[in-house]
Amino acid sequence: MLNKKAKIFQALSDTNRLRILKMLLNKTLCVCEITAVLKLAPSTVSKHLSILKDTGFIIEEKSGKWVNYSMNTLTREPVILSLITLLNYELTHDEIVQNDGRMITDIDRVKLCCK
Amino acid sequence: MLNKKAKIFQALSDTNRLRILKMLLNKTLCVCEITAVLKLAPSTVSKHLSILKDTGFIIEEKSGKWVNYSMNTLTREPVILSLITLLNYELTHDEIVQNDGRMITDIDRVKLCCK
DNA sequence: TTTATATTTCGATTAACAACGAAACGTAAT
DNA sequence: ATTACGTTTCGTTGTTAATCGAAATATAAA
Repeated sequence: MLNKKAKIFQALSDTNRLRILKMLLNKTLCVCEITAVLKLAPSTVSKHLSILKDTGFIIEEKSGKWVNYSMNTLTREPVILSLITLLNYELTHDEIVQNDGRMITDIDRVKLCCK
Repeated sequence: MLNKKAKIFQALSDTNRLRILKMLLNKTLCVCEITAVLKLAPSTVSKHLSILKDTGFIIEEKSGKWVNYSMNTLTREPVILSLITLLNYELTHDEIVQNDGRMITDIDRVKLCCK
């Protein structure tokens, strides 16, 4: 269906969602970790994640209080797989993305999220 | 730049623009031919084409009264090339797209556009 | 030089979207 | 049970985008 393809590309048409995807390509993350990097409201990040989940780019796994998000690398949808591969290559040389990567490796979830 | 990548995906986030791209993958077309297939106002089609041109997917070539649009297959931007290849494959089995293809092969530009 | 035609630009309208805060939900700790 | 915390849902607001028709532009024909 043509509309589904359009929605897939629409999911990639936002810079914050591109940053989220590139972070998830390196590591599984929870909402509050992503919130800390993007400096957005938790509700906004949650909405971005639901869009990426509904289009098939990421999956969620509940673990107690937390919800872990990770790339849907086992998808059987060729479009999604192709686009994940494309993004992984095309976003590596971006300055903002590289900075996000540094921040995310430095973050300790327990220190950051457990107030 | 991250924003430029987002804009590229945004250009693909509209079903009418996806239909235009698939048509141009088969043949060079003018505005009025595309208008006839999509059944939109000429001004709307013109706007869609300018978005696809600005993001680097297509090129225009003026020829008298007409403006011919065609795929920018000679681009040096890897993202654009990858996405053109991806679209060419992913959209082939869509019903609407196949119907567009049939319409466009039947169309005679002179009969259609020269009133 | 008019006239006709293909296309673009402009302005207005309507719909979709990103962002936020407040409130609700679910789970774990006290 | 109550409290605390991570997350989601909901309602609102401001911005962007798709569409159209009317007017402007450019080129060819009469």
